[in-house]
Amino acid sequence: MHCFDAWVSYFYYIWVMATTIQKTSFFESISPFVKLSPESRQALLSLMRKESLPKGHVLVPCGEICRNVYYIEKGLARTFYLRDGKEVTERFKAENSFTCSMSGHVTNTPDGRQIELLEQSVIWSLPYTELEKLYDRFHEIERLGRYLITQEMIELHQRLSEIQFISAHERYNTLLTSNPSLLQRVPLGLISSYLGITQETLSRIRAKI
Amino acid sequence: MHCFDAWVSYFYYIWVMATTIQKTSFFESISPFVKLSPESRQALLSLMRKESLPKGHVLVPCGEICRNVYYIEKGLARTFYLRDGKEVTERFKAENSFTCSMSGHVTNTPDGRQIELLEQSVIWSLPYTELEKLYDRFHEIERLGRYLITQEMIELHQRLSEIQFISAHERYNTLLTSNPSLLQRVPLGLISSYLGITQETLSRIRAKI
DNA sequence: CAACTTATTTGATAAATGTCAAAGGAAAAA
DNA sequence: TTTTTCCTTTGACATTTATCAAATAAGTTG
Repeated sequence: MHCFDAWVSYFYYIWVMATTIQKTSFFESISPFVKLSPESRQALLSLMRKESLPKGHVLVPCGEICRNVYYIEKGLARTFYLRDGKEVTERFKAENSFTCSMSGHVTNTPDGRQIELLEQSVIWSLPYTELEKLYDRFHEIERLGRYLITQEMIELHQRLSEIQFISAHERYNTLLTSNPSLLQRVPLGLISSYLGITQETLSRIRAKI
Repeated sequence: MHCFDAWVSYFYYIWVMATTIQKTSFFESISPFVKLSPESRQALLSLMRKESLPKGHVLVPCGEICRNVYYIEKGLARTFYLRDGKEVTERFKAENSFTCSMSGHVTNTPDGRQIELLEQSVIWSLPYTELEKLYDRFHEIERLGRYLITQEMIELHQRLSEIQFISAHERYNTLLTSNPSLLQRVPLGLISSYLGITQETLSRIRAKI
Protein backbone atom coordinates (compact mmCIF):
# COMPACT_ATOMS: atom_id res chain seq x y z
CA MET A 1 0.00 0.00 0.00
CA HIS A 2 2.83 2.35 0.78
CA CYS A 3 4.39 1.31 -2.42
CA PHE A 4 1.20 2.16 -4.33
CA ASP A 5 1.00 5.57 -2.70
CA ALA A 6 4.57 6.23 -3.68
CA TRP A 7 3.75 5.44 -7.28
CA VAL A 8 0.69 7.64 -7.22
CA SER A 9 2.61 10.58 -5.84
CA TYR A 10 5.39 9.93 -8.32
CA PHE A 11 3.05 10.06 -11.26
CA TYR A 12 1.30 13.08 -9.79
CA TYR A 13 4.69 14.77 -9.59
CA ILE A 14 5.41 13.92 -13.21
CA TRP A 15 2.03 15.22 -14.24
CA VAL A 16 2.49 18.50 -12.36
CA MET A 17 5.94 18.98 -13.82
CA ALA A 18 4.72 18.26 -17.32
CA THR A 19 1.79 20.64 -16.96
CA THR A 20 4.03 23.36 -15.60
CA ILE A 21 6.48 22.97 -18.41
CA GLN A 22 3.70 23.11 -20.94
CA LYS A 23 2.21 26.20 -19.39
CA THR A 24 5.61 27.80 -19.37
CA SER A 25 6.11 27.00 -23.02
CA PHE A 26 2.88 28.72 -23.94
CA PHE A 27 3.38 31.86 -21.91
CA GLU A 28 7.05 32.13 -22.65
CA SER A 29 6.37 32.24 -26.35
CA ILE A 30 4.10 35.25 -25.87
CA SER A 31 5.89 36.94 -22.98
CA PRO A 32 8.57 38.88 -24.87
CA PHE A 33 5.94 41.46 -25.66
CA VAL A 34 2.95 40.97 -23.41
CA LYS A 35 3.09 40.31 -19.67
CA LEU A 36 -0.15 38.89 -18.40
CA SER A 37 -1.53 39.13 -14.89
CA PRO A 38 -2.19 35.87 -13.03
CA GLU A 39 -5.93 36.45 -13.55
CA SER A 40 -5.58 36.71 -17.32
CA ARG A 41 -3.32 33.69 -17.42
CA GLN A 42 -5.77 31.69 -15.40
CA ALA A 43 -8.69 32.79 -17.59
CA LEU A 44 -6.80 31.89 -20.74
CA LEU A 45 -5.63 28.52 -19.48
CA SER A 46 -9.04 27.54 -18.20
CA LEU A 47 -10.45 27.88 -21.73
CA MET A 48 -7.65 26.19 -23.59
CA ARG A 49 -7.85 22.51 -24.26
CA LYS A 50 -4.69 20.56 -24.71
CA GLU A 51 -4.54 17.46 -26.89
CA SER A 52 -1.91 15.15 -28.17
CA LEU A 53 -2.82 14.41 -31.77
CA PRO A 54 -1.37 11.99 -34.32
CA LYS A 55 0.30 12.80 -37.60
CA GLY A 56 -2.31 13.33 -40.28
CA HIS A 57 -4.97 14.58 -37.88
CA VAL A 58 -7.18 17.23 -39.44
CA LEU A 59 -7.79 20.29 -37.28
CA VAL A 60 -9.99 22.05 -39.85
CA PRO A 61 -11.59 19.81 -42.50
CA CYS A 62 -12.51 20.83 -46.01
CA GLY A 63 -15.52 23.12 -46.16
CA GLU A 64 -15.62 23.91 -42.47
CA ILE A 65 -14.98 27.18 -40.68
CA CYS A 66 -12.00 27.35 -38.36
CA ARG A 67 -13.49 28.08 -34.95
CA ASN A 68 -10.35 27.92 -32.82
CA VAL A 69 -6.99 29.48 -32.39
CA TYR A 70 -4.39 26.73 -32.13
CA TYR A 71 -1.20 26.98 -30.20
CA ILE A 72 1.35 24.40 -31.30
CA GLU A 73 3.34 23.26 -28.33
CA LYS A 74 4.99 20.50 -30.31
CA GLY A 75 4.73 19.32 -33.88
CA LEU A 76 3.92 20.85 -37.24
CA ALA A 77 0.73 22.09 -38.88
CA ARG A 78 -0.02 22.97 -42.48
CA THR A 79 -2.70 25.27 -43.83
CA PHE A 80 -3.75 24.65 -47.41
CA TYR A 81 -6.62 25.01 -49.84
CA LEU A 82 -7.69 23.46 -53.11
CA ARG A 83 -7.35 25.15 -56.47
CA ASP A 84 -8.11 23.34 -59.71
CA GLY A 85 -8.12 20.10 -57.75
CA LYS A 86 -4.61 20.70 -56.45
CA GLU A 87 -3.56 21.48 -52.91
CA VAL A 88 -1.89 24.84 -52.42
CA THR A 89 0.04 25.17 -49.17
CA GLU A 90 -0.47 28.56 -47.60
CA ARG A 91 1.82 28.11 -44.64
CA PHE A 92 3.53 25.83 -42.20
CA LYS A 93 3.54 26.49 -38.48
CA ALA A 94 5.80 24.65 -36.06
CA GLU A 95 6.20 24.42 -32.28
CA ASN A 96 5.78 27.53 -30.14
CA SER A 97 3.61 29.32 -32.63
CA PHE A 98 -0.05 29.92 -33.35
CA THR A 99 -2.13 29.00 -36.31
CA CYS A 100 -5.70 29.61 -37.35
CA SER A 101 -7.71 30.80 -40.31
CA MET A 102 -9.53 33.91 -39.25
CA SER A 103 -11.23 35.03 -42.44
CA GLY A 104 -13.81 32.26 -42.22
CA HIS A 105 -14.70 33.25 -38.69
CA VAL A 106 -14.88 36.94 -39.50
CA THR A 107 -17.18 36.50 -42.47
CA ASN A 108 -18.91 33.42 -41.03
CA THR A 109 -18.52 31.56 -44.30
CA PRO A 110 -16.04 28.80 -45.09
CA ASP A 111 -12.91 30.20 -46.65
CA GLY A 112 -11.74 26.87 -48.09
CA ARG A 113 -8.71 26.60 -45.86
CA GLN A 114 -7.90 23.31 -44.21
CA ILE A 115 -5.41 22.67 -41.44
CA GLU A 116 -3.74 19.33 -40.92
CA LEU A 117 -0.92 18.03 -38.76
CA LEU A 118 2.20 16.79 -40.50
CA GLU A 119 3.69 15.29 -37.35
CA GLN A 120 2.47 13.92 -34.08
CA SER A 121 1.69 17.15 -32.23
CA VAL A 122 0.60 18.69 -28.96
CA ILE A 123 -2.04 21.31 -29.67
CA TRP A 124 -3.81 23.82 -27.44
CA SER A 125 -7.18 24.96 -28.79
CA LEU A 126 -9.05 28.08 -27.81
CA PRO A 127 -12.44 28.85 -29.39
CA TYR A 128 -12.67 32.29 -30.99
CA THR A 129 -15.97 32.91 -29.24
CA GLU A 130 -14.32 32.36 -25.87
CA LEU A 131 -11.33 34.43 -26.88
CA GLU A 132 -13.64 37.29 -27.76
CA LYS A 133 -15.19 37.14 -24.33
CA LEU A 134 -11.69 37.36 -22.88
CA TYR A 135 -11.01 40.37 -25.08
CA ASP A 136 -13.97 42.05 -23.43
CA ARG A 137 -12.92 41.14 -19.91
CA PHE A 138 -9.17 41.76 -20.12
CA HIS A 139 -7.61 44.69 -21.88
CA GLU A 140 -4.25 42.91 -21.72
CA ILE A 141 -5.59 39.88 -23.56
CA GLU A 142 -6.90 42.15 -26.27
CA ARG A 143 -3.37 43.51 -26.43
CA LEU A 144 -2.02 40.01 -26.72
CA GLY A 145 -4.36 39.40 -29.64
CA ARG A 146 -3.25 42.59 -31.34
CA TYR A 147 0.37 41.66 -30.81
CA LEU A 148 0.00 38.17 -32.24
CA ILE A 149 -1.88 39.38 -35.27
CA THR A 150 0.73 42.07 -35.84
CA GLN A 151 3.44 39.42 -35.84
CA GLU A 152 1.42 37.35 -38.27
CA MET A 153 0.98 40.36 -40.53
CA ILE A 154 4.69 41.12 -40.59
CA GLU A 155 5.40 37.48 -41.43
CA LEU A 156 2.90 37.68 -44.25
CA HIS A 157 4.53 40.79 -45.70
CA GLN A 158 7.82 38.95 -45.57
CA ARG A 159 6.32 35.93 -47.27
CA LEU A 160 4.73 38.02 -49.99
CA SER A 161 8.08 39.63 -50.76
CA GLU A 162 9.63 36.19 -51.02
CA ILE A 163 7.22 35.24 -53.78
CA GLN A 164 6.44 38.44 -55.67
CA PHE A 165 8.86 38.84 -58.57
CA ILE A 166 11.12 36.05 -57.30
CA SER A 167 12.31 33.15 -59.43
CA ALA A 168 11.75 29.55 -58.34
CA HIS A 169 15.45 29.16 -57.68
CA GLU A 170 15.60 32.19 -55.40
CA ARG A 171 12.47 31.14 -53.54
CA TYR A 172 14.07 27.84 -52.75
CA ASN A 173 17.33 29.43 -51.64
CA THR A 174 15.48 31.82 -49.37
CA LEU A 175 13.66 28.96 -47.69
CA LEU A 176 16.93 27.08 -47.43
CA THR A 177 18.48 29.87 -45.39
CA SER A 178 15.42 31.08 -43.47
CA ASN A 179 13.98 27.72 -42.49
CA PRO A 180 16.28 24.84 -43.45
CA SER A 181 14.76 22.40 -40.96
CA LEU A 182 11.45 22.55 -42.80
CA LEU A 183 13.05 20.66 -45.67
CA GLN A 184 13.89 17.82 -43.30
CA ARG A 185 10.39 17.67 -41.89
CA VAL A 186 8.12 18.11 -44.89
CA PRO A 187 7.78 16.12 -48.15
CA LEU A 188 9.05 18.07 -51.14
CA GLY A 189 5.66 18.00 -52.79
CA LEU A 190 4.28 20.19 -50.03
CA ILE A 191 7.33 22.45 -50.05
CA SER A 192 6.96 23.05 -53.76
CA SER A 193 3.32 24.05 -53.43
CA TYR A 194 4.31 26.37 -50.57
CA LEU A 195 6.85 28.00 -52.88
CA GLY A 196 4.29 28.19 -55.66
CA ILE A 197 6.19 25.97 -58.09
CA THR A 198 5.71 22.43 -59.34
CA GLN A 199 7.36 19.50 -57.70
CA GLU A 200 9.34 18.72 -60.85
CA THR A 201 10.78 22.21 -60.96
CA LEU A 202 11.78 22.01 -57.32
CA SER A 203 13.48 18.68 -57.92
CA ARG A 204 15.49 20.11 -60.81
CA ILE A 205 16.48 23.15 -58.77
CA ARG A 206 17.78 20.95 -55.99
CA ALA A 207 19.72 18.83 -58.47
CA LYS A 208 21.37 21.87 -60.01
CA ILE A 209 22.91 23.29 -56.86
CA MET B 1 -19.48 95.83 -42.42
CA HIS B 2 -22.58 93.71 -42.15
CA CYS B 3 -21.71 92.31 -45.48
CA PHE B 4 -18.22 91.37 -44.32
CA ASP B 5 -19.61 89.63 -41.23
CA ALA B 6 -21.95 87.67 -43.38
CA TRP B 7 -19.04 86.44 -45.49
CA VAL B 8 -17.04 85.53 -42.41
CA SER B 9 -19.86 83.50 -40.94
CA TYR B 10 -20.50 81.91 -44.30
CA PHE B 11 -16.93 80.74 -44.63
CA TYR B 12 -16.94 79.63 -41.01
CA TYR B 13 -20.00 77.55 -41.79
CA ILE B 14 -18.27 75.99 -44.79
CA TRP B 15 -15.23 75.25 -42.70
CA VAL B 16 -17.26 73.59 -39.93
CA MET B 17 -19.19 71.56 -42.44
CA ALA B 18 -16.04 70.43 -44.16
CA THR B 19 -14.37 69.47 -40.89
CA THR B 20 -17.43 67.55 -39.78
CA ILE B 21 -17.62 65.66 -43.02
CA GLN B 22 -13.98 64.78 -42.77
CA LYS B 23 -14.29 63.54 -39.23
CA THR B 24 -17.32 61.55 -40.22
CA SER B 25 -15.43 59.95 -43.06
CA PHE B 26 -12.73 58.74 -40.70
CA PHE B 27 -14.99 57.32 -38.02
CA GLU B 28 -17.48 55.89 -40.44
CA SER B 29 -14.81 53.84 -42.09
CA ILE B 30 -13.97 52.20 -38.77
CA SER B 31 -17.41 52.14 -37.19
CA PRO B 32 -18.81 48.96 -38.75
CA PHE B 33 -16.86 47.00 -36.18
CA VAL B 34 -15.74 49.32 -33.41
CA LYS B 35 -17.88 51.94 -31.72
CA LEU B 36 -15.80 54.49 -29.91
CA SER B 37 -16.84 56.63 -26.95
CA PRO B 38 -16.71 60.41 -27.37
CA GLU B 39 -13.61 60.47 -25.16
CA SER B 40 -11.72 58.02 -27.38
CA ARG B 41 -12.78 59.86 -30.48
CA GLN B 42 -11.62 63.12 -29.04
CA ALA B 43 -8.30 61.64 -27.95
CA LEU B 44 -7.74 60.13 -31.37
CA LEU B 45 -8.68 63.27 -33.27
CA SER B 46 -6.54 65.51 -31.11
CA LEU B 47 -3.45 63.52 -32.11
CA MET B 48 -4.19 63.18 -35.79
CA ARG B 49 -2.84 65.74 -38.16
CA LYS B 50 -4.63 66.36 -41.39
CA GLU B 51 -2.80 67.52 -44.49
CA SER B 52 -3.61 68.05 -48.11
CA LEU B 53 -0.64 66.76 -50.06
CA PRO B 54 0.24 66.87 -53.74
CA LYS B 55 0.68 64.01 -56.15
CA GLY B 56 4.18 62.61 -55.83
CA HIS B 57 4.58 63.55 -52.19
CA VAL B 58 6.66 61.05 -50.27
CA LEU B 59 5.23 60.01 -46.91
CA VAL B 60 8.06 57.62 -46.08
CA PRO B 61 11.33 58.21 -47.95
CA CYS B 62 13.91 55.58 -48.84
CA GLY B 63 15.86 54.33 -45.84
CA GLU B 64 13.60 55.84 -43.22
CA ILE B 65 11.35 54.15 -40.70
CA CYS B 66 7.63 54.70 -41.02
CA ARG B 67 6.64 56.41 -37.77
CA ASN B 68 2.97 57.09 -38.48
CA VAL B 69 -0.24 55.40 -39.31
CA TYR B 70 -1.83 57.16 -42.27
CA TYR B 71 -5.51 57.39 -42.90
CA ILE B 72 -6.30 58.24 -46.49
CA GLU B 73 -9.36 60.42 -46.61
CA LYS B 74 -8.90 61.11 -50.29
CA GLY B 75 -6.35 60.05 -52.87
CA LEU B 76 -4.08 57.09 -53.42
CA ALA B 77 -0.88 55.84 -51.78
CA ARG B 78 1.61 53.24 -52.90
CA THR B 79 4.02 51.22 -50.77
CA PHE B 80 7.06 49.86 -52.56
CA TYR B 81 10.64 48.80 -52.07
CA LEU B 82 13.72 48.38 -54.22
CA ARG B 83 15.06 45.04 -55.35
CA ASP B 84 17.94 44.79 -57.81
CA GLY B 85 17.48 48.46 -58.55
CA LYS B 86 13.85 47.98 -59.53
CA GLU B 87 10.81 49.18 -57.65
CA VAL B 88 8.47 46.45 -56.42
CA THR B 89 5.00 47.65 -55.49
CA GLU B 90 3.77 45.98 -52.35
CA ARG B 91 0.33 47.55 -52.25
CA PHE B 92 -1.95 50.39 -53.17
CA LYS B 93 -4.27 52.00 -50.67
CA ALA B 94 -7.05 54.35 -51.68
CA GLU B 95 -9.52 56.63 -49.88
CA ASN B 96 -11.11 55.49 -46.62
CA SER B 97 -8.34 53.11 -45.75
CA PHE B 98 -5.21 53.00 -43.66
CA THR B 99 -1.64 52.47 -44.67
CA CYS B 100 1.63 52.14 -42.83
CA SER B 101 4.68 49.95 -42.68
CA MET B 102 4.82 48.48 -39.22
CA SER B 103 7.78 46.13 -39.40
CA GLY B 104 10.28 49.00 -39.34
CA HIS B 105 8.67 50.44 -36.24
CA VAL B 106 8.49 47.09 -34.46
CA THR B 107 12.15 46.23 -35.08
CA ASN B 108 13.30 49.86 -35.01
CA THR B 109 15.32 49.37 -38.19
CA PRO B 110 14.43 50.58 -41.67
CA ASP B 111 12.59 47.89 -43.59
CA GLY B 112 13.24 49.44 -47.01
CA ARG B 113 9.62 50.28 -47.65
CA GLN B 114 8.72 53.66 -49.07
CA ILE B 115 5.28 55.23 -49.31
CA GLU B 116 4.39 57.81 -51.91
CA LEU B 117 1.20 59.47 -53.08
CA LEU B 118 0.05 58.79 -56.62
CA GLU B 119 -2.65 61.47 -56.54
CA GLN B 120 -3.31 64.70 -54.75
CA SER B 121 -4.47 63.37 -51.38
CA VAL B 122 -5.87 64.27 -47.99
CA ILE B 123 -3.95 62.34 -45.35
CA TRP B 124 -4.41 62.04 -41.59
CA SER B 125 -1.24 61.08 -39.75
CA LEU B 126 -1.02 59.57 -36.28
CA PRO B 127 2.40 58.78 -34.76
CA TYR B 128 2.78 55.20 -33.57
CA THR B 129 4.21 56.40 -30.27
CA GLU B 130 1.06 58.42 -29.62
CA LEU B 131 -1.14 55.57 -30.76
CA GLU B 132 0.58 53.28 -28.29
CA LYS B 133 -0.19 55.70 -25.50
CA LEU B 134 -3.82 55.61 -26.59
CA TYR B 135 -3.70 51.82 -26.53
CA ASP B 136 -2.72 52.08 -22.88
CA ARG B 137 -5.40 54.58 -22.01
CA PHE B 138 -8.35 53.17 -23.95
CA HIS B 139 -9.16 49.50 -24.22
CA GLU B 140 -11.50 50.30 -27.09
CA ILE B 141 -8.72 51.92 -29.12
CA GLU B 142 -6.59 48.85 -28.60
CA ARG B 143 -9.55 46.93 -29.98
CA LEU B 144 -9.70 49.26 -32.94
CA GLY B 145 -6.03 48.55 -33.58
CA ARG B 146 -6.58 44.82 -33.39
CA TYR B 147 -9.52 45.08 -35.74
CA LEU B 148 -7.66 47.10 -38.34
CA ILE B 149 -4.66 44.80 -38.29
CA THR B 150 -6.94 41.80 -38.59
CA GLN B 151 -8.49 43.31 -41.70
CA GLU B 152 -5.05 43.99 -43.11
CA MET B 153 -4.03 40.41 -42.41
CA ILE B 154 -7.06 38.98 -44.18
CA GLU B 155 -6.34 41.22 -47.16
CA LEU B 156 -2.77 39.98 -47.20
CA HIS B 157 -3.87 36.34 -47.20
CA GLN B 158 -6.12 37.16 -50.10
CA ARG B 159 -3.32 38.90 -51.93
CA LEU B 160 -0.93 36.02 -51.34
CA SER B 161 -3.43 33.58 -52.82
CA GLU B 162 -3.76 35.83 -55.85
CA ILE B 163 -0.05 35.52 -56.56
CA GLN B 164 0.97 32.06 -55.37
CA PHE B 165 0.68 29.56 -58.23
CA ILE B 166 -1.24 32.01 -60.38
CA SER B 167 -0.32 32.84 -63.97
CA ALA B 168 0.27 36.41 -65.08
CA HIS B 169 -2.91 36.32 -67.11
CA GLU B 170 -5.02 35.19 -64.16
CA ARG B 171 -3.46 37.77 -61.86
CA TYR B 172 -4.45 40.49 -64.24
CA ASN B 173 -7.98 39.17 -64.59
CA THR B 174 -8.38 38.98 -60.85
CA LEU B 175 -7.32 42.59 -60.47
CA LEU B 176 -9.61 43.54 -63.32
CA THR B 177 -12.63 42.18 -61.46
CA SER B 178 -11.62 42.99 -57.88
CA ASN B 179 -10.35 46.51 -58.39
CA PRO B 180 -10.96 47.74 -61.93
CA SER B 181 -10.71 51.42 -61.03
CA LEU B 182 -7.07 50.95 -60.04
CA LEU B 183 -6.24 50.45 -63.72
CA GLN B 184 -7.68 53.88 -64.47
CA ARG B 185 -5.74 55.56 -61.70
CA VAL B 186 -2.30 53.97 -61.84
CA PRO B 187 0.30 53.73 -64.64
CA LEU B 188 0.64 50.19 -65.97
CA GLY B 189 4.29 50.02 -64.97
CA LEU B 190 3.27 50.18 -61.33
CA ILE B 191 0.41 47.73 -61.83
CA SER B 192 2.74 45.19 -63.39
CA SER B 193 5.18 45.37 -60.50
CA TYR B 194 2.23 44.98 -58.11
CA LEU B 195 1.25 41.82 -59.97
CA GLY B 196 4.84 40.61 -59.96
CA ILE B 197 5.25 40.57 -63.72
CA THR B 198 7.12 42.74 -66.21
CA GLN B 199 5.51 45.66 -67.92
CA GLU B 200 5.98 44.04 -71.32
CA THR B 201 4.17 40.90 -70.23
CA LEU B 202 1.30 42.96 -68.86
CA SER B 203 1.06 44.88 -72.10
CA ARG B 204 0.87 41.67 -74.11
CA ILE B 205 -1.75 40.22 -71.78
CA ARG B 206 -3.92 43.28 -72.23
CA ALA B 207 -3.52 43.12 -76.00
CA LYS B 208 -4.56 39.47 -76.10
CA ILE B 209 -7.94 39.82 -74.40
C1' DC C 1 11.36 -10.80 -48.37
C1' DA C 2 7.79 -9.44 -51.60
C1' DA C 3 4.13 -6.48 -52.78
C1' DC C 4 2.48 -2.19 -52.41
C1' DT C 5 2.14 2.50 -51.79
C1' DT C 6 4.24 6.99 -51.63
C1' DA C 7 7.91 10.19 -52.69
C1' DT C 8 11.27 11.85 -55.80
C1' DT C 9 13.79 12.25 -59.99
C1' DT C 10 14.43 12.43 -64.98
C1' DG C 11 13.36 13.21 -69.91
C1' DA C 12 11.09 15.36 -73.81
C1' DT C 13 8.43 19.02 -75.13
C1' DA C 14 5.31 23.01 -74.96
C1' DA C 15 3.96 27.17 -72.92
C1' DA C 16 4.78 31.19 -70.30
C1' DT C 17 7.56 34.87 -69.06
C1' DG C 18 11.73 37.78 -69.05
C1' DT C 19 15.24 40.55 -71.49
C1' DC C 20 16.91 43.83 -74.60
C1' DA C 21 16.08 47.13 -78.08
C1' DA C 22 13.28 50.19 -80.41
C1' DA C 23 9.11 52.40 -81.93
C1' DG C 24 4.80 54.82 -81.08
C1' DG C 25 1.69 57.68 -78.09
C1' DA C 26 0.26 60.65 -74.71
C1' DA C 27 0.91 64.17 -71.54
C1' DA C 28 3.54 68.02 -69.72
C1' DA C 29 6.75 71.83 -70.28
C1' DA C 30 9.01 75.39 -72.97
C1' DT D 1 3.29 74.72 -81.54
C1' DT D 2 7.38 72.38 -80.66
C1' DT D 3 10.09 70.00 -77.58
C1' DT D 4 10.73 67.04 -73.97
C1' DT D 5 9.61 63.56 -70.98
C1' DC D 6 7.10 59.79 -69.53
C1' DC D 7 4.09 55.88 -70.63
C1' DT D 8 2.92 51.99 -73.47
C1' DT D 9 3.39 48.80 -77.07
C1' DT D 10 5.82 45.71 -80.25
C1' DG D 11 9.43 42.53 -82.02
C1' DA D 12 13.02 39.03 -81.71
C1' DC D 13 15.00 35.98 -78.85
C1' DA D 14 16.62 33.59 -74.50
C1' DT D 15 15.32 31.66 -70.29
C1' DT D 16 12.37 29.76 -67.06
C1' DT D 17 8.76 26.95 -65.79
C1' DA D 18 4.83 23.77 -66.58
C1' DT D 19 3.06 19.52 -68.43
C1' DC D 20 2.87 14.77 -69.37
C1' DA D 21 4.91 10.37 -69.05
C1' DA D 22 7.87 7.25 -67.05
C1' DA D 23 11.54 5.55 -64.17
C1' DT D 24 13.76 5.19 -59.82
C1' DA D 25 13.97 5.43 -54.85
C1' DA D 26 12.14 5.09 -50.33
C1' DG D 27 9.13 3.68 -47.00
C1' DT D 28 5.05 0.42 -45.37
C1' DT D 29 2.48 -3.44 -44.94
C1' DG D 30 1.42 -8.29 -45.39
